[in-house]
Amino acid sequence: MRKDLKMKMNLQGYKLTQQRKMVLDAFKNRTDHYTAWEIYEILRKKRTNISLATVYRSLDILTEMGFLNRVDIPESPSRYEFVGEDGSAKGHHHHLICLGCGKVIDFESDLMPVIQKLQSELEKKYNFVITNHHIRFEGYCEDCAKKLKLKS
Amino acid sequence: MRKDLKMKMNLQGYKLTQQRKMVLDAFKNRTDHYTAWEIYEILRKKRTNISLATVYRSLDILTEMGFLNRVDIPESPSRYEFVGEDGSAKGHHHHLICLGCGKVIDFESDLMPVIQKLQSELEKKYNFVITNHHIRFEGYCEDCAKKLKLKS
DNA sequence: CTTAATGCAAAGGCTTTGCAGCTAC
DNA sequence: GTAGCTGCAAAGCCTTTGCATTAAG
Repeated sequence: MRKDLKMKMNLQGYKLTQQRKMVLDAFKNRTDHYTAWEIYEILRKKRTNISLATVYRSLDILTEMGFLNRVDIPESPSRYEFVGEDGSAKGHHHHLICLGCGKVIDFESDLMPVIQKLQSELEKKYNFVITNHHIRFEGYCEDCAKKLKLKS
Repeated sequence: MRKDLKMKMNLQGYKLTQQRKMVLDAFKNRTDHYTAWEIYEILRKKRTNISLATVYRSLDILTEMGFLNRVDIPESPSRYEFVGEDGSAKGHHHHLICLGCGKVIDFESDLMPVIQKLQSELEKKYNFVITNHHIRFEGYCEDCAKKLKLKS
């Protein structure tokens, strides 16, 4: 498994460094979505040495490798979620995002077949190479809604 | 119509200034999606005087008023699209986004009923106040795909 | 008149980069 | 050994903000 990981990275011309291992490991046994800064803090609390720049660089590469997935959040730093070392351990899902605090909640849906169909129609119609899609809901979580005095 | 606009803004405690009018007008008779900087340039070419800071502030307010809609683009400045002065002249649609150049293409879909249902389920399940959603496809337009030598 | 909006320049937040020294392979 | 990686600090990019001046209602 570790061997496997190394092999995959080497195949892409990347080295499996201590830092990259640490960043990827930080996601294991965690189910949430983390910013670069949060990963940096998690690792520092473990008394490991890593720079924020390296966290950014590692997140990039691990995302490119398909081990992580980046979630872009309006007016808030990007967050990353663990996908799996085999590229698809975590099932397909979508996101519910709090515009107040940046919290991300995963949810499942059965829209895949419709979306797939739509995707291939769009690729043809607009000559696009589509690499991914998302269905996303945005709003305010209970706490943030209270703070803003929004009626739920 | 102009009167109407002024009234709406005053009701929200906003003044209808020359600059805000100019920014909103820049979207009329245009169908594309523009960054703050692009709007700034469009207005400067017309020999009008406006600062970039004011463009940002105006885009914010006009979006809050519902006249514009902001489209967040990964690793690229936000773009704005015209909705209408009555708040909904432009029909509901979704976006196909080029990760190479930031280009945005609108498309229609008939997913609304499914999405509405999903939204109210999510609001209940997670105690969220959901304010909006999007269905979005990302990838590369013909030109950018060529540059990156992606096979379409 | 009085409150809010503008312009300018400066600062802010997140992210990337240049470069000398250091590791993985 | 040597290509690629790291840490550090500096820079970059988009966006926001403080403040004196100006304009809207």
